[in-house]
Amino acid sequence: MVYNQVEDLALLLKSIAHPLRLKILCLLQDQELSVSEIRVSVETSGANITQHLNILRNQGIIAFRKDANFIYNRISDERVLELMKTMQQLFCKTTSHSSRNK
Amino acid sequence: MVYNQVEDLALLLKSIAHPLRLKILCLLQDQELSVSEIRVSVETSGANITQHLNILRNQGIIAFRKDANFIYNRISDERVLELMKTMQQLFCKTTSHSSRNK
DNA sequence: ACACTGTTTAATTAAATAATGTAATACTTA
DNA sequence: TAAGTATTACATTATTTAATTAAACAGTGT
Repeated sequence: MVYNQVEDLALLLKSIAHPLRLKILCLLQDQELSVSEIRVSVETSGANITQHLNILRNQGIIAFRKDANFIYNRISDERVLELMKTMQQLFCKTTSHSSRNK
Repeated sequence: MVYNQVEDLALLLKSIAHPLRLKILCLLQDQELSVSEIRVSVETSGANITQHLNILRNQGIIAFRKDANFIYNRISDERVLELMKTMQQLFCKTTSHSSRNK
């Protein structure tokens, strides 16, 4: 899949442009996490997490694997990983290196 | 202004995550354009253009200068310019270099 | 089978966003 | 000042998005 059209890129950005989903992507940048681990980190209900995860899944941004009754999520689109990195460099340059503030 | 919080970055992304506004930013990447020039390029009403330009202005993404009865707009946030460049590299790598398709 | 945890689905509601039309303002030139 | 162009403000409607709740489903261990 190639996002060569403006419309597609806008859709991708829209799916990222929500505080909760952005936090999820931050968390998943360097690790795989279960739904409940994510839920604890972003502090919301399970139903709400699923809703947002589905938005990211439907955009093809994250993928998951099942293990027992856990579902582990990861970022599956390398370009989004690159984009996250760039955005952190551009917009999160603080005094130290606080990239994990909830 | 520093976007070091996830919420602020989400707001910034949200203001970019619309086909029409993304087109506007593409057009303004390497040039300054009047409102009417933008309106012609993205093909919508003047009222609609103003609405979207205001969203970008309120986010501090674009600035403008008046000259006669024209208002010339430009991208005023260097980081957004960098972000646009990165996004084009990541998501707009097509056969040739079609970055101006409406 | 039962209880338990983790995850999803569906339905409802509230809130935010976008497009449109119309009127108003500002500036330019004659 | 009048006419014309450029831009903005306001109001309305339709659409989309987000949070919440309750219920359902799936896997695990006893």
